[in-house]
Amino acid sequence: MLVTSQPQPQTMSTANSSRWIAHVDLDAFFASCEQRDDPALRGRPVIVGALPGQRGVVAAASYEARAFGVHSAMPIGEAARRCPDAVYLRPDMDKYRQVSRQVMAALQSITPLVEVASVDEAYLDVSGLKRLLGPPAAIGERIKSVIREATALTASVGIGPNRLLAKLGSEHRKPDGLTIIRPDEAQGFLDPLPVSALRGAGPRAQAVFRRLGIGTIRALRDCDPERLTTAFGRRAALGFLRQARGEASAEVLPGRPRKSISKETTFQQDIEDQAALRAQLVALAAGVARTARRERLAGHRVTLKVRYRGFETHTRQRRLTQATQDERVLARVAAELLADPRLPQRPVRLIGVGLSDWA
DNA sequence: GATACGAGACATATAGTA
DNA sequence: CTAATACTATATGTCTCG
Ligand SMILES: [Mg+2]
Ligand SMILES: [Mg+2]
Repeated sequence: MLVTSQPQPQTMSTANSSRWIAHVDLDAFFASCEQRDDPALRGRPVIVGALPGQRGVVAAASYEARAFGVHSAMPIGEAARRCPDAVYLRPDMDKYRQVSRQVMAALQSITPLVEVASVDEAYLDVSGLKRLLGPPAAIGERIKSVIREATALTASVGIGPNRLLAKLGSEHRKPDGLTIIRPDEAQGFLDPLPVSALRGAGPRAQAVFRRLGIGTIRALRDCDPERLTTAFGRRAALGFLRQARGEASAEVLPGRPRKSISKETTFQQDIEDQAALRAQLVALAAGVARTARRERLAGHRVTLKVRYRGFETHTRQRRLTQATQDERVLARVAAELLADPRLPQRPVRLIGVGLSDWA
């Protein structure tokens, strides 16, 4: 069964008429942070992620590394084959979070209507800035310049009548790009794009589109809704068709609270020993609890995740009457979940602990 | 007594970000 | 054929309860 998430209907022609939404995305974020802080890395391929010989993937590749075909989520072994002379670095998440806060603070100086979408991405409702800053292009340049002044990093910016078009705009020209999509240009911009550009069109959905012979957004628009519904289900099908017409939410929601905290680790070699696994759970539980306490969150739901040799993955969760942020409780509950006799008794590749359902 | 149905819990699938 | 992260979010199928 194919499951995809779809944005809720929020047509530009109805509730949110004539808005301007900006999407901001830092270029090769982790790799750019490292090149900024070490001049010796500038102009060289930089790959942030696992180190060659380890288990893991590329988190971020500099544009010099991308020239070798290296990209995010590529197994590190393949990256090492394609680009043996790159500089390989482990991620420094504390650094990236700090830079991220500087970026978001800079954006706040332009408008309070900033929605943080990831560590290096944000949506801004810039509808009201016309009088202050001028046309969308001037607003986009302003966004890029405050980020550059605050962090010495480049960003790509898309501005359009809703979130979808803003996001596709920021993807369109990068690095250091700026793309404005006016409402009357939207359909012409969308039509030649591959359906893989749409939100919710991941590997599984793309395979279905391929089977249906639908390659471009134009072809999707011309497709019989019945046929699409059969393939994707009603909700996903209508969602794709809406996007194909350029319809999407134009809402920007500042300060969205997080819904879960989790920590997981993949072992360099699979672990069979149950005591060793419980020791890992203790460390992961401590990490989750630390984040929970820092953010003053206590959760009712504990989730255990286990991935076995061969990549088979299982989760187990339990709801606690009393919400917790205590690593001892987390570790104990996770260990009890791991003891579920219905779980495979096989070498474990990955184990993780999560906390959600805030008090 | 059997059945329908909504709510909630749980397990899994899929996606998107670096 | 081998390799395949960490983290977060959402959709949906299945089960149980009342
Ligand atoms: Mg980015
Ligand atoms: Mg991004």
